[in-house]
Amino acid sequence: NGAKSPISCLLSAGDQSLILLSAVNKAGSEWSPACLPCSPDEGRTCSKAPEVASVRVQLEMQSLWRQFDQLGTEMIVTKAGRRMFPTFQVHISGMDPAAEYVLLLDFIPVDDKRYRYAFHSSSWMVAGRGDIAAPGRVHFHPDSPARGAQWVKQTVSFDRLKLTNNLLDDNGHMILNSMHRYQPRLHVILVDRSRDSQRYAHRNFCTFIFPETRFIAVTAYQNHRITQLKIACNPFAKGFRAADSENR
Amino acid sequence: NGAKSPISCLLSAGDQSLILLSAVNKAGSEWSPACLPCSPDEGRTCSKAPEVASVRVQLEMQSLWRQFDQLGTEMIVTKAGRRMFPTFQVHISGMDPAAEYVLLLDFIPVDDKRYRYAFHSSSWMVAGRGDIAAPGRVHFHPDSPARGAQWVKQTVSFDRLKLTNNLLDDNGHMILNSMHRYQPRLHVILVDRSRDSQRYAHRNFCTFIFPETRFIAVTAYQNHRITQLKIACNPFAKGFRAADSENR
DNA sequence: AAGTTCTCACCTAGGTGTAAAGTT
DNA sequence: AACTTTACACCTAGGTGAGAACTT
Repeated sequence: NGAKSPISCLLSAGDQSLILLSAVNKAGSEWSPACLPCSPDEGRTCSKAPEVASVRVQLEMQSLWRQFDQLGTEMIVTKAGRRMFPTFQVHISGMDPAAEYVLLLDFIPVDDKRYRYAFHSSSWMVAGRGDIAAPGRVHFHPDSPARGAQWVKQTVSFDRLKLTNNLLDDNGHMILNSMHRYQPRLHVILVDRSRDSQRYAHRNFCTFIFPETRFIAVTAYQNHRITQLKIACNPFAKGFRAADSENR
Repeated sequence: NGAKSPISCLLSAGDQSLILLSAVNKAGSEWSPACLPCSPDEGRTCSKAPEVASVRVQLEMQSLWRQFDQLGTEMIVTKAGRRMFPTFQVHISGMDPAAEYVLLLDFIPVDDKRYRYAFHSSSWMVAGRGDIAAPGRVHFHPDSPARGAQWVKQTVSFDRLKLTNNLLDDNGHMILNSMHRYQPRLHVILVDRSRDSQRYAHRNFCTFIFPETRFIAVTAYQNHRITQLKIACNPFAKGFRAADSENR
């Protein structure tokens, strides 16, 4: 993996076939970086199956995500599980209408650090080494598996996904460490029953990362401006909005 | 199909491989009739694949269904779609844990008659020939397809299914004619990607019928006792319950 | 007269941040 | 002092039958 292409190709720990593209294309791009072929590695070409190589993914509510990201997004984790807000939602195109795909979301630690919020400076500080990561879980989109025609037809929403800090959770929620930073990842996987799945697995999926969806997991909001933005935008928090425009 | 076994084996119109067992076993049986092999027909044996032949299905809330059935169950149909109450829920056993199954619910007319409710005698009367049936739809259980291990683990509920009288419905609801009688049917289908699906289709599924789930579709309740039983048992109708035991 | 559609008050079910209490 | 848990008021979202209005 000593590839020196303009777009660096990082391999995530524990899963050598997941390709994590760096943020070269991120600023101003409405579309996520395409799932580019990995550079030749040990004599085998690492190109993607055509049903996967042509897939494009667009993040919904991107401007909202960026508003949060500029403040430093926080996501509540609870024992029972808490939804994300904003919700991870995407619009997909370029799928083979007849092919079957599975959509997965997972969360990788951005670094191995633990954070704390410094109220005097209203900013996040490194507070030491990160805790050991919980066993990695993935969240299947509940519509999986489905045909490409289905996925591209409408917005794909991961609104049922919940975050928890309970290491013993058995509700299938995503287990995260509080006060740690995470990066959501979307995996688009081609269901290919005809080929030798062991041999071709690396060709049949593609990973998309939207840097503006990074967040710090918390058990209570730290940055008051994050709290206010959540209240302003999340319909379920309407009860906490100041009754300004009640005249209309 | 001149089979003269104690359990008569009826074939439903338009789908010669769906086996509809008559009500010989119905009274007192907690379990639905098993999906028995059809009698030999035109020289080919009509036996079921083992993953399907061993499946057993038990109706949940059977005593509630029977309370309604004794009064003559009515189900509301609306333009927007209305849920069923009681809900069609089953407990399944005997599936191959590793095999994949699809679960379907559909509704067949019990007869070709139209009914009307005679208030003076508090009973349903035949009111002429039935209207032409809407194009047949099926309702896939939203968890389909899933492994046998998943299906048998907990109650399988069709609570999201909705009934409509709108012939132009495009929400995927089940279209029924008001004032007509229907019989729900559960189809358990083995997902078999290895065999010649055309040739073996009849071996790969099995149909279960619970006679106590029959009902008449209505746009407004006719029998007042049905209304009262719905109010007494459906949590969403709690607002209409007489506040008798408000002391507790 | 018979059947259908529509609006509504009243529920269930569950997603919010708050503030107090608990934990380390 | 820093962080987590819990109970709670206040929402969204949508499933009920009643009863009036509408249709044929």
